[in-house]
Amino acid sequence: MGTDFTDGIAHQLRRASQSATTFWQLQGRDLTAPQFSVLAALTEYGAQDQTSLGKLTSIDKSTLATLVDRLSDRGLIDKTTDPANRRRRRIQLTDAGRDRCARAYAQAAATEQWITDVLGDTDARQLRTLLQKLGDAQPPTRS
Amino acid sequence: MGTDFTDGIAHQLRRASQSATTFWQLQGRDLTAPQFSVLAALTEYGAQDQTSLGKLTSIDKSTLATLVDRLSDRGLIDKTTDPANRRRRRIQLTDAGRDRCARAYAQAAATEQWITDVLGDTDARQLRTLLQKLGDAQPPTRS
DNA sequence: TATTGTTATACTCTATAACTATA
DNA sequence: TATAGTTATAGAGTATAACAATA
Repeated sequence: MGTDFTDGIAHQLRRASQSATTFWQLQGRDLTAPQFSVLAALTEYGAQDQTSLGKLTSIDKSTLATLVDRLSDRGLIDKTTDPANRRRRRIQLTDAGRDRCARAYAQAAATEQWITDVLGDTDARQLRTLLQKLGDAQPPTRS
Repeated sequence: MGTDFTDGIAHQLRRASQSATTFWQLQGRDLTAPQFSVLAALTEYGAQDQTSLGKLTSIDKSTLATLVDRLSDRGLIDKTTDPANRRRRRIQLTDAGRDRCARAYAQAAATEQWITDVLGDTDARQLRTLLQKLGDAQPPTRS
């Protein structure tokens, strides 16, 4: 008789993540959470090749390829071949992408605020620290 | 110059959740993470109507309807009408569902162990507490 | 041979809106 | 009127495997 799994970290992580995503979507559906994660990573870390971008966002290479295609079709990012290593694609924001991303930061801030309201400042800071530690650990065979 | 969003809770939550899900899938793809969450909730809390099940797992009603249909088609759960309130469906595990879920607990335990290995016992316990607090907060207009 | 990325394929999750049936 | 659940619809995320191009 237990709550072995439903009280566990994995389940609560999925659940909390789903709630945060739902909150995000309630404010606007122009960008999905993964799409904004990609744009924000480009904003905050500059242009990246897809492998690096995948690590920053925890999105696998084939998922990222289709996601990046969609953003490219919408004119929010550019893909150019890296001359130094022609296997690499340099992904960077267009002006339109930069604008769109800047506006979405308000949406992101509201989501962050909701979480902080729920937890309080101290616990929110603590949670952020722990998640960063966990987020940096790539699962065994992820490329 | 910042890492306003990529250092934030929402992004790290999505990222960590994705990593945990990837780890889960590496060990077997017979059940998805949301599917196991539903089966585990039924195991640990007993038969539920769909509204309650949705709250336990943070899955909205239409998503849950299709998910439950899939599990039902596979013979893992039963749906019966609650005689006391014929609007309600009582969702319960079949014997096959109980068996399948029991076997999947090993997969869940391995995932939990991976997280604990990454964080250490103290931080893992702390994270679990914080996530439960956040997971219990339903976003504004979720039914 | 190893790396980077794409494509084909398949399936699930996700959610809104409109709906049925109950209460 | 309100609640419980379904269905139609649409779209995105997810990942495996096979592949091309490059190193």
